[in-house]
Amino acid sequence: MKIASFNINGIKARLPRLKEWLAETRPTVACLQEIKTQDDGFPTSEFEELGYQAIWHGQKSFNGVAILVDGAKPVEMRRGLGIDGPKDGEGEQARYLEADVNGVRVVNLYLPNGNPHPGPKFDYKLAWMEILRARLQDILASEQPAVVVGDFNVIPHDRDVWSVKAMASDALMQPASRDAYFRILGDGWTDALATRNPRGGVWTYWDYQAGAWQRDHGFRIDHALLSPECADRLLAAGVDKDHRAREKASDHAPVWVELRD
DNA sequence: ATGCCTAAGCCCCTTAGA
Repeated sequence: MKIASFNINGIKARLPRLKEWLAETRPTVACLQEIKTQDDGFPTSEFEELGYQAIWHGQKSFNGVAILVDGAKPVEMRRGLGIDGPKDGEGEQARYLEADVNGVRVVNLYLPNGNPHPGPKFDYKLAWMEILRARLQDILASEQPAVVVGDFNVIPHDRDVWSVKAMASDALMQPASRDAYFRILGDGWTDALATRNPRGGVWTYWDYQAGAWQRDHGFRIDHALLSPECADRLLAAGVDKDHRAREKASDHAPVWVELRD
């Protein structure tokens, strides 16, 4: 089975590109981030026409995650991590959705960006990562095959960014962000893209600004983590880079892993 | 030191993203 993750940056603005990507690459599971719509704005029928059934967790204007499965309904296992946003009284942001698909637990997340650093948004990011870690530990303890995908908003190593200097003060690569990421990996998760590309130089995001795509000024923040049971089944992992080059593209490219059945 | 672009809301300017 093929499990893909795509930060689409707005499901309404991206719908033609998104349908094109589903039709061309046919992932078994497609995890979407930043759908940027309320629950009732989700285009269910557009995906059903392509053979996909979905669950989603929306929110007005920002954030929002969805899980699409080819030919089956995802069995929802958890929605949200129970952590409030950084503003007083705003409640929980739509960043976390978890489902079972063909015996595999699939976690789809959109981790807080954390800029500017330092500040309350950065504190929120770190707090979110600690709660996430606890949840993922419970999943590991269950010893069921599991995959955690999404926009982690963490650049793990210097080899995962086009310019360390340009990004040095960014929340995405602060030591505290990286430490939190590696604490999660240390619990037993395998970073599939890193394993397959040990020398780095693989990007999943290119800014819209300053000609970043044309200059290949990108970095790797979208990840796929595998439980030990899934790491043994890894056949391939990659980035659908060509989809970043298209008209009205997202600023992220899709990432995917292929697991032996 | 800052803007560079894009999406969405309520809508021609602001907030947020990374």
